Amino acid sequence: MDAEVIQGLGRCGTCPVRHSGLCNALTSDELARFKSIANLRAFQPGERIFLSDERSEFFSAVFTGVVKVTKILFDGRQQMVGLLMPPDCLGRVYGRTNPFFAEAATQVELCCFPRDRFENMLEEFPDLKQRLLEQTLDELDSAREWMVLLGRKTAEERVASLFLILASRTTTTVKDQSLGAERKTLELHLRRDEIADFLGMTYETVCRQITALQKQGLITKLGRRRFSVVDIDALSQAAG
Amino acid sequence: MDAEVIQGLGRCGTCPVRHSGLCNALTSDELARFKSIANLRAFQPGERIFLSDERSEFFSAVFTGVVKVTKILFDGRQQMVGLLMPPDCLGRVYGRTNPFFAEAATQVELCCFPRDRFENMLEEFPDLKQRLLEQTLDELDSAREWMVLLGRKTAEERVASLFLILASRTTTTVKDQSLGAERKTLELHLRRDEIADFLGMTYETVCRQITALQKQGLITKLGRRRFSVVDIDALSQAAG
DNA sequence: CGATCTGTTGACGGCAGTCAAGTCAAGTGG
DNA sequence: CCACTTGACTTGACTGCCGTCAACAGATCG
Repeated sequence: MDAEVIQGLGRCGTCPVRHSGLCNALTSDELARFKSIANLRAFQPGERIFLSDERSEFFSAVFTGVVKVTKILFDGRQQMVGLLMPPDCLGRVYGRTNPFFAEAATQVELCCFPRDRFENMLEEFPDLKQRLLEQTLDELDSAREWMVLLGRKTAEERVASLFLILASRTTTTVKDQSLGAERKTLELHLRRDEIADFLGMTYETVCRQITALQKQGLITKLGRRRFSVVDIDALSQAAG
Repeated sequence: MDAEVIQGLGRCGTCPVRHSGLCNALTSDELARFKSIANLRAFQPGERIFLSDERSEFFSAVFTGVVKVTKILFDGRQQMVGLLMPPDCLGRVYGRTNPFFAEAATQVELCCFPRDRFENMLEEFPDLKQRLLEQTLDELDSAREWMVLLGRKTAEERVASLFLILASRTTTTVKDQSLGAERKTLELHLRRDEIADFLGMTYETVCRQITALQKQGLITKLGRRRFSVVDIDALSQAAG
């Protein structure tokens, strides 16, 4: 057996894509073949992954880190349309290009597949295509939820919604020494202006609303981008 | 041959779903089988198609008319997340339910397939599943474009964008008698408050911005919901 | 012809955007 | 080790866009 493949399978062992993402649709034999066409690429924070309207040669899955997908209007206004974390997928199959721009928000590792070979695999493994369809449907649902936020929610509700979403995706529960109670801590990963792009507002307003949520005692600040959720029910209420 | 099927195939002959939608992926033999599990259902304007979080027994394609998909917040605020016209599809495969509400905006005819039998067909005809995947990807892209509109565009840009989208989807070009030039006429289908739900604003603001676009000479009003686009480049500019 | 639904326009106020100053933390170089 | 710079974040003052409330105008229909 080839050393590279062994190493590849080794990394798959701890990969979130393997266990809850696309690769979960594959048997270990299939995975071995799948892995043979993949390679891992690393990106620094702020580094471009693909440009708007660029025909990307790769389809990829997020292995580690956070990826922003945004659209920039002619005058510089910017709106984030996707925030990808492991085990989400990035890239468009079947040859269309999109007017969106992908960028590493943190240090990122992507598991990349050449586009045409990935598409062949899709034909060969129906379960894989099935899985991709299901993930796309889920993404469409979240995009629609996000449309509700952008179209109808107030600034405070938007920020509360963000904390709620991140709390459900990325928290680690830790003992609170003073109370002996467990609290969910979460990491924003993004700067204030990136959050603003995500929520469709300005970074000053993001600041003010984070402060407001603290004053109401729903969250507490542990670091610039680190918070703990004090009252998740009240937060959910505040999110609408 | 069964009379119902004959009639069914007859109607497929003029169906947009057949020619540019899902059914385009099928051969005529396959279509005959597909058609045998379908039935046409009619809805009046304002009639509910499915409720939020309801597990719908049908997957369907829009044959005629316009369908709104909306989410309603606890306090009555409402946001449209999809506006479906022939040959778009409606409904969620693979058993998830969604917190969205579908309603006929005009008189609507839906070509309905029992959900489980439709899912079986998807397995049987890979081209059909392929087609569904591609349509879903396109829908995700439009949802993202919509997020940009909701998050970052001004009231005037939103209304201009709406006219632009409808101009590209549903116009009929007619001779302008006075100028001898051709103009695109379009039909809004929706009431002002429905447009407002679509654009994430109030219906009063929609009115004002429509008036503003008329005063700028970009569009002219032919009827309550009927307009013609005078200057499509300027409109495109105004849309951002 | 009145009732009702839909669309238009005006006056006013508030939420969030803009502009600006200031704080804080983490480098960097002397 | 300290002055200085830089980038990220916070807070304040003011403004303006758009939402709210309200009156009115047209259209449609029994």
